[in-house]
Amino acid sequence: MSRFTEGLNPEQARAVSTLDGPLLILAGAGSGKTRVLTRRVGALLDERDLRPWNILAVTFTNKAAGEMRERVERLVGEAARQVWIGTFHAVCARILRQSIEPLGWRRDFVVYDDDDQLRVIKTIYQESDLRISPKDYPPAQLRSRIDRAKNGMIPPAEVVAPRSDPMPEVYRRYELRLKAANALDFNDLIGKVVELLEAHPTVAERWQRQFKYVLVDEYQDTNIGQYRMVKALVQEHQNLAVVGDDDQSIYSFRGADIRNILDFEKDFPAATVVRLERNYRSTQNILRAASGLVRHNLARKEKTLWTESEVGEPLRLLTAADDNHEAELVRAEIDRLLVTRRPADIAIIYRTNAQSRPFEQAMADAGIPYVLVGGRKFYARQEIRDVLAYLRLAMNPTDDVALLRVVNTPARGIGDKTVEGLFVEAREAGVPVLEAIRARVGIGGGRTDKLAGFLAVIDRIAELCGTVNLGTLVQAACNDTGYRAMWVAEDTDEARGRLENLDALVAAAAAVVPTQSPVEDLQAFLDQSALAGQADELPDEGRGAVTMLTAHLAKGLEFPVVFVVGLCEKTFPHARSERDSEIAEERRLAYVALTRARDLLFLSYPRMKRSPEGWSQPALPSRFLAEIPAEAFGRASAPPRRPPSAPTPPPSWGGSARAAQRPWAPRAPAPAPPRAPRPGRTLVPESMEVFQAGTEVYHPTLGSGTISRRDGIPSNPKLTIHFHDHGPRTVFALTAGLEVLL
DNA sequence: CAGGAAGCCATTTTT
DNA sequence: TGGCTTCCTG
Repeated sequence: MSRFTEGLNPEQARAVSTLDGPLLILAGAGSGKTRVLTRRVGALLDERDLRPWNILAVTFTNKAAGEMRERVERLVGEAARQVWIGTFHAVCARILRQSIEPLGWRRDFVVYDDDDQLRVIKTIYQESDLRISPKDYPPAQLRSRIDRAKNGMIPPAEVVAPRSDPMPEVYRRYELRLKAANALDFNDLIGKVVELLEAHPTVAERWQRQFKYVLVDEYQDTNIGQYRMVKALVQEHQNLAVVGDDDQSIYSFRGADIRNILDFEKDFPAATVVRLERNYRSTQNILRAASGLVRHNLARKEKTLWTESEVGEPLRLLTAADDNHEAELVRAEIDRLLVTRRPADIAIIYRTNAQSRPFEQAMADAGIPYVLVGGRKFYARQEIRDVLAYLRLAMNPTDDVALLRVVNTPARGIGDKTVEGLFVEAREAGVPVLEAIRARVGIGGGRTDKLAGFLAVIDRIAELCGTVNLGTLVQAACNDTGYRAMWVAEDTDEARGRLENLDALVAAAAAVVPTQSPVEDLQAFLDQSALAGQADELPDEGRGAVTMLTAHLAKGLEFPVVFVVGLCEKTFPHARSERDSEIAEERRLAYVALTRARDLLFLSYPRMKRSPEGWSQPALPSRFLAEIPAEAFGRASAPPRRPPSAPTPPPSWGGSARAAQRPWAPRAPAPAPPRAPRPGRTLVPESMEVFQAGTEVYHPTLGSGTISRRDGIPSNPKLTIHFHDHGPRTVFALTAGLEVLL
């Protein structure tokens, strides 16, 4: 056993070496749980008579899965590749690809993501006997209600809703549509596996026999379906190890049920419980702050994180006039830090994606390289999804959603009216829309030439599906469909960006190592694109940039220096979290954010919040600030108590005048950098073509320089610029406020 | 039928 | 902020 427990503390060693039976590992933040998990997999392979595929290790993000696989591989070599390591969704997709047939789906099912779901719902709205107005029932809202129901494994018939509420009916039809299209949404991936395991004994037995040992990471984030799946899988052998931290449960909006972890010992009375309470990540001050904060939650497993690391620097609190000023303060601190630290050591963490703007702006203005994690995912981009839709339709002629997407993209003269008619025909005949098109073309006459043209395109791609390799196939889906030509013809910078994305997609496809079956390659490629998440785009370390992300995306990561920004009421905790249970979750989220920090932790909040049109209103400091023990800030009294009375700055409040009167108030916001272009220079631009190497540029603070390199995703391009006085810097083009000499 | 222009609206977190 | 729908024109 020694090889796997070497260098571990006693609790960690116990978690690694308790191989059989149920095991609950309560792993506090920074307690080395990934290490424990990987060692455990290694130990299992070594100590038990197992094949690699007898082990199932489930994570929540592909990134985490990839990391675990890598580390296991380093530990045990080759065998690691055959261990089942993946996200719940990826693992379920894999299981269903082999076993879904008893449920009436074909094994070549497609995965619908939320955008596909929305399209299904919108077509249902239009059905003549319903005619639901999107105004009365926003499709997105209905989608999330359906999701919530499915998360809780509630079928349409059991949804409780007022008589006038169309949700149950839309939900019912939605399920039928997916079935007809041989499609599964994210929740189905889990739900169908549960159905198989619970209602189809022979299938269940097959998988129970395969997965002799099961590990689940982030167990506090499992929902009902995932819980039932795990339970069904291990019911015989009970070799289940779960790792989690109830204090880091932050996904209840996605159906995560914290009771899964709180009740583990009831579910598995024989469970061994190991607590990993020693923190290897943060300084005492950071830990004290985070623990003090989360202690305000009532229903939690009491635990005491401790560390042998030094006391460390006190937390720093930055009080800003408004969000721009806040970004300015953060920027100033970062500038100071960069003397001794690399940009990659620093993270800015906020509650919502929308908060990133001012910080992006500030970083860009100062020429500090940054990466923004999240935002629009690569695979969620329109052009990517369009091309994938061609492939989906070619492979699966029943995929009406894919058809809807591409039937008139590029424009083929098949308009809304025609398409609507086709959907009606298809529904009446009970066939897929592609079939309806085929029928109409067969009859001929009228204006069926356009439809015939579309059919020919699809048939051509379908023909290629089984024969050529993936790269060629994706290339064909771009070119032979006229899709690429559409963007070429547009001849705008945006279009050029999209073309680059298409190239990137083709390159990604070409990089796939082919198996014997081209169809399976395609399937895997499509699955992967549907299941790829935002967290998977996290920059690998060493990218040399400040990382900006939401607290949710930050989970599982650590940085030497962390700024948690926007700590004011209605933002963090978020305005939509009002009930106690919701506040508790926000608090856990704040806890997650704080515990990402290793050495230095900055907290900041603006005293004014702006609404979309720039209307400012006073903001109160987050209650969480007051809940952090004062000593963590290196002083006896707590930071901003809950406001004695709401701060009521006069309407003319501009920041600087007021600030001078109150010693604790923010310094005046730095004067805005000059935004007006100087004579002879043009402020950039959305225009891409000026970003060519060699272009002379001017930057407000760094002076002039020459573009030496350009990369990054086209919608958010990065420029490496050699500034004459400051050397090379990476700048983000769209927000840089660069002045380019033309 | 397609594409552009103008108005409208809401806006958490994500596999 | 932009992402969407709606309206209008060719």
